[in-house]
Amino acid sequence: MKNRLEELRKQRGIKQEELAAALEVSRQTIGSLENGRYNPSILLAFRIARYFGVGIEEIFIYEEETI
Amino acid sequence: MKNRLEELRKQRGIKQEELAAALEVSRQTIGSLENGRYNPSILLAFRIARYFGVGIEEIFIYEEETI
DNA sequence: TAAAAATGGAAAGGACGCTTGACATTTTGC
DNA sequence: GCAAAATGTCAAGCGTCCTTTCCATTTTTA
Repeated sequence: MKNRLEELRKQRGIKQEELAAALEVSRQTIGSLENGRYNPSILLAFRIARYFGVGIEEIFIYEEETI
Repeated sequence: MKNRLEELRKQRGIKQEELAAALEVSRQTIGSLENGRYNPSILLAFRIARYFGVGIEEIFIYEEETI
């Protein structure tokens, strides 16, 4: 699954560490999501979407991937 | 997190087992989600939303829960 | 009302999400 | 060009997601 996390974060002009603090997760979690090392839990996905004020589908792009 | 899985499934008039087969997960996974034993992964949430033809936010209701 | 179908749920195991801690690499600004 | 800041990434540990197997309970139907 792709995501637009880095793009949205840079639009806001904030650092990974600041986003991590706002979301109450670790900096490594943000970096791992931006670089596609793993997908977020649905709870974290909701918090990210709410933080940026958009829907989950606008950030996380699901494309028929292999389960 | 609450969800409307049981409601949507019964609207379609299908059994847990049939929904499970359509989504390629186990019947126990459907039951566990309907009864709130755990939340789906974001990949499964996407597949469920796509199956029912609605957005994730229309099925899974996030309400500022304790992380 | 008895049999069959559907659902509930527990337990153990494997994979994934997120943590902390540490260090390497890249980018920024003087 | 150097120091500081920002980002990349690994590893170990813990909890969650999902599986299979199994049995109990509820609902449906004949």
